Amino acid sequence: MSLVHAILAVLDHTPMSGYQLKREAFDNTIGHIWSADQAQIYRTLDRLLRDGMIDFEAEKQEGRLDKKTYHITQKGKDSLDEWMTSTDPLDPIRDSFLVRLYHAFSLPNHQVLSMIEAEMRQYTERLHTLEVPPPIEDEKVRTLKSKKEVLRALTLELPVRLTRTYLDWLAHCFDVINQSPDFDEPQAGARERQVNPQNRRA
Amino acid sequence: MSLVHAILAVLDHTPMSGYQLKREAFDNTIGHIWSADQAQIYRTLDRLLRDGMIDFEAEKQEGRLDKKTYHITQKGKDSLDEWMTSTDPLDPIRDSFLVRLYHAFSLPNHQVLSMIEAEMRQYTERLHTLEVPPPIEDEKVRTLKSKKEVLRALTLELPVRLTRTYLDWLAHCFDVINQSPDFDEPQAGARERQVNPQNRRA
DNA sequence: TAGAAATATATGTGATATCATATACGATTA
DNA sequence: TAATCGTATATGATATCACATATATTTCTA
Repeated sequence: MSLVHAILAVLDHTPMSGYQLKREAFDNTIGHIWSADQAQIYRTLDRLLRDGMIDFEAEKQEGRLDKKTYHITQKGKDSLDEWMTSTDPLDPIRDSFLVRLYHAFSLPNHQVLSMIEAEMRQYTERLHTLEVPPPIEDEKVRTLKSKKEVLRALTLELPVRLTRTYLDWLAHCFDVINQSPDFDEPQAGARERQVNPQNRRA
Repeated sequence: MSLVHAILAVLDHTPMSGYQLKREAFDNTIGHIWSADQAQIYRTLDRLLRDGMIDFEAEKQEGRLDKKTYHITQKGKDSLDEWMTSTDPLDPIRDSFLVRLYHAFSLPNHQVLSMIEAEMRQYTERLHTLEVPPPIEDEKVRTLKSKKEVLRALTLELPVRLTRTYLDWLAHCFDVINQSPDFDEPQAGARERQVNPQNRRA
């Protein structure tokens, strides 16, 4: 499970609380790589604590609730190091939009096009949140201060590249379907489908 | 859950058994889009059956075990149609290799390079299994027989494009890291790390 | 002819992920 | 001043996924 290691990696760099992990790490950089919700983060912190991978100091703030600042232990560092040099099998492909498009022959043409447009909007939005790190050019490498900065820039560049590829492909799909004038004629395998007068549901 | 709809989509096209779903659908085309293991398929079939989305005829083969050929019901078609015209939020990004690379400043340069090479091998292998569908060019659109064929070719093209983007990016990472001669010098934030004489484990 | 592979379905268990909701309290704002 | 927002942690319930294993029979192969 990579959430364990994602959290260890963040804490190895900067000790912080569960709330900070959510707000500062998983809503930004690390979240562009491995997304996790709040409940998952707190439960994983509990587990890491039980396993001795992390420890914490509760900061008593007068009036306010305690803030637990977690830090990685030596055991946690060892475990992280071991994971770093291992190799995982590739993460499986699961894309619900593709499942839809795969079956979209059952829809009239204009509906397929608007499906694609909706997906383009979502991916365009995602592209904005990925806040485009500047591409690393040959001469820039020497100007970057540390290995860490170079690796993080490289890492955060992939989600951007993948999102662009997705958007290019969506545009390609749109064009192909759009320039097919006969697509709204009945096709073998497509169900007869009238425009529902009343939208019945189960 | 898209597995439900992936199965309904396949059965809407061709009635088949759980075993066939695994071998003919999820080990090939649909599996390039939404991967699922055998246990998941059978349990989802049970659920779809309970919910009245599918039905089956058991083929009594003398001697042999019964083969249950599942087919979609009207209720299943309605549910599938409803899902087809809905919009899901984007699937979350979770990439364990990126988590590793994000933290790879703690590793010596040559290890980062071999991590990248290992990942390249895995993605190159995946690219082969995706068995490259021919790209759809403008003139080809008219020669393809049906809307279904066009949409399936488009659908199966995306995983290929994404894999190529991944491979390009891996090559880029390799180059950037490789041409940085000072990368093996100690960096702020990286742990001191000697070449272990004995590989101790927890 | 013994054993392995292919066909075919099924369950047990644990790990993970998701979604909703609860608690607590200070600070801001309408 | 009531409501909402931001900080902070936590759990209950459910959904989903992953991995191992069990059963039964035929066909292929060494």
